Amino acid sequence: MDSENILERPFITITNLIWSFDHATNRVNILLVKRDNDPYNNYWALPETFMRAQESAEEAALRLVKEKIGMDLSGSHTEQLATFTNPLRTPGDRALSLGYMTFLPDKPQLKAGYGASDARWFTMGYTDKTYTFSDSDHIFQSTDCPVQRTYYSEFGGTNADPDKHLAFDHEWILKVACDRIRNKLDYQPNILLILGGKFTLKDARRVYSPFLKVRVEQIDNSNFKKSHQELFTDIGSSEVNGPGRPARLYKLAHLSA
Amino acid sequence: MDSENILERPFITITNLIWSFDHATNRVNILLVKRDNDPYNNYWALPETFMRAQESAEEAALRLVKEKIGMDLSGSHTEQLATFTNPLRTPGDRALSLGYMTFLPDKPQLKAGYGASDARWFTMGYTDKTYTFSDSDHIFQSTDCPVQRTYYSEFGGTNADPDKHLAFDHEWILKVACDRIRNKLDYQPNILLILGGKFTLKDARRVYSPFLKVRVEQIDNSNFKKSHQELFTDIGSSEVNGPGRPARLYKLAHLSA
DNA sequence: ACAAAAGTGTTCTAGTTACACCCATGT
DNA sequence: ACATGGGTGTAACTAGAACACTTTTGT
Repeated sequence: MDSENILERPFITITNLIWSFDHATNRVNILLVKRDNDPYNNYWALPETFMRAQESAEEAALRLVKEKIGMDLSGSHTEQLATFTNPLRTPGDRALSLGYMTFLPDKPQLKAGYGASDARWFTMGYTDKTYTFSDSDHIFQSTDCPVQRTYYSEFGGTNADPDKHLAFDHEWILKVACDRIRNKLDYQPNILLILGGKFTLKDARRVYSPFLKVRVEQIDNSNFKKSHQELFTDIGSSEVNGPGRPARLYKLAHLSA
Repeated sequence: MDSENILERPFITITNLIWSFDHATNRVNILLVKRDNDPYNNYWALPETFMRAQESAEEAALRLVKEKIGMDLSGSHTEQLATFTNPLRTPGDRALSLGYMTFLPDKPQLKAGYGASDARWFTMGYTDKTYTFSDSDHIFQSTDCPVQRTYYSEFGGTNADPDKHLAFDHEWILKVACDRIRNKLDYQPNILLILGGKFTLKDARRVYSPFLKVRVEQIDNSNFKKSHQELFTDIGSSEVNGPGRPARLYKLAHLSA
């Protein structure tokens, strides 16, 4: 097919958004790494890898998890987010990014992997227009720009301040990811996999909260149960660990691949 | 980033689903081409091209339209569908496919382009489990398999009958596309762009009909208007062309890129 | 006047929201 | 006993479905 016109093939990058839940703080977390190679050396970024010839993109995304946090997730849930192809997204060599998301059943300790001088969990929050991801030293945000073309035309590249902005177009990718998760909250809330195999309704509301940009108490438990019970299966009562009635435990009713 | 382990880079294919509407028959159409090179020589397929180094994937998708049907669509609406990476999807060399969709404002005559011995419009219909695409000689269908992994594990490859099946995993791609369009019907019905700049409510219902798998008359006009009027803008009355009251004309209220 | 095509309005129902109340546990 | 966290129930409201009716055109 007009193969004489094919120029060099672009690099294919797998970008994986790795989510977890901290049961101590009851907050949603995402994994960011500090790059130690160019481009965007010393910027914080979503974890990335290159795809190998004999693996599917999903496999590459899971291998990336293993490299970054030393966790074997052969059976874990990974789903495709979108593919990012804008020529402006990388300086120099063209690179396509295939975006994936992995929902970890717990929040493991981290060790920096290949190509990263640091790897940390960032806690999710929100503002009026953005989602925020912060640790003790930094706060990063999804872009507040709603339109793709506008975002890339105003894209700062490597001039941005590495203490305030992420590498590449990762602030756009974060926006796409959070919007996607939010849209699926009412019919396929795979994000709840970060709660592990079982969870209480309150846990679920704590996960929904930042995506809906409301406080947990603003999500009425009675109504939440009524409108989501078809998605959850009751698997008995939780063990007691404090004052108050023990909560019932649920699991996701049907995961579709 | 562990670059010593990168094997050969895969081929990147752009697969574009090109939709149009036939105002004579009031049916939705999709463009298929008959391949005249390997693999899948002589099979019908969705139009594909390779991406060039200096164009974005969207640009490649639009260039493909120009090559296939000689139509310049610089300003047309193209949106990303998904990326297909399963190693089983191509025999021999690995090829990723970036899926896009283009909604043509009319239904032009066709001429076969590079890499195709024929190019035709196929009329959309439906069965219980599938969407159908037929012309006078053939009827092809989206897969009836609901699960990606199952689909690829049962995937027949080049053993399938070229008069009954499409090339590659294009029956899976068709399913993903139709499901996507259906899901967006109630909040971002970009598929209506195939009606051109203006349309009547009945036109809109004729487009919705095959995706919802119901006959046009089963979509109540009153209720349809009530639940979709925020998506449409009234732009006056249509000219008269037969018995009956002239219909009002609408356009899409807000297209987001 | 009547048939055809399109638009409007009304009832009925089902799903949401707000909020009050009841239950189980630890101290 | 009572405070705390969690589950249940009900009334009000709102969005959707079914269907009858009115308007505008051509013959």
